[in-house]
Amino acid sequence: MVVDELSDETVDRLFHALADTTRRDILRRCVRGKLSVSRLAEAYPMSFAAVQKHVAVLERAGLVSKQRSGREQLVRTDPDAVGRARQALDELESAWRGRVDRMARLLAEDPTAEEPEAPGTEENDTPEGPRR
Amino acid sequence: MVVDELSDETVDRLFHALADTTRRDILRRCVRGKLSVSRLAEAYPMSFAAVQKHVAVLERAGLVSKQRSGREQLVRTDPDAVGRARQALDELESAWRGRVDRMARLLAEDPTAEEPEAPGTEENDTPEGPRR
DNA sequence: CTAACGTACAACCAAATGGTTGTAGATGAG
DNA sequence: CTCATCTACAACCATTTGGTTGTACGTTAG
Repeated sequence: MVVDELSDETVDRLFHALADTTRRDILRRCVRGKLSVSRLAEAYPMSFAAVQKHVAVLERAGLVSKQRSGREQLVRTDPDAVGRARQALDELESAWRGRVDRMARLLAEDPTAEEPEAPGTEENDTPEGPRR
Repeated sequence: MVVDELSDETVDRLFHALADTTRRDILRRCVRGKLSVSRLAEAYPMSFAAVQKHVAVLERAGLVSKQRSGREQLVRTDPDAVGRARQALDELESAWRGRVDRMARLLAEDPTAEEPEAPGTEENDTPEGPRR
């Protein structure tokens, strides 16, 4: 696996999905379990549709996947997903912290990872415009 | 340092603050630099007030602190802040992944960290109601 | 002192968010 | 077949968010 660079939109969706207590709770519940959406919904003081939307947000962020089983839709947390969130933090942090220690972790868990060129290119006032 | 448990609101604010490209960019810019808000604002295709609001969001999340210097307000990223985000992920992940490997990392970077009691308390269907 | 600068904050607006209810389509149980 | 269940999705609503402009205030430069 080559640890692709995460796009801004991807990171936006990732962190936004994690920025809600209910959604984080859903993640915890669905690591093992593969709960159906309606089963999940029983656990929260809100409507089925609301939980359905939360699951959709998690799904768009790639934190969760759904698997049809009969008339039920089983929700399952992607165990690697939190790893991608961690990668997003690593990429943020790599802008200042040594890089090397983080690089070490990356290389440790994936020997085929390519090294992201040397730092030193520290232009700090490029007025490029982020979206929105 | 004792690695206090992060409250739900804290984690909400943390991830929400990170879920925006502009804000993440501000974080990268202000690690070294301590840019003033107006200096920062020059870098983005939006008004000064808008950037001011982004900084406020980062500040409420504890990712950034402001330090008055004459008539300028210097913004500085808290280097430990990303560590707290990482801790939030750890606490999420600890619900399933072994705990031990993550614990190892925590202990490695801070020998005084206390261990957060044994697992095994895996109640997975408590219908407690998250806020909002 | 005066003017320019940097900041703070209020008021306003459009769009997104998080929630609701209602309707309709599949699927499994009896 | 019929009915209950699970899901999907649209429509709607209140609040928040991310942006704007305008005004006011403290501080530094000249």
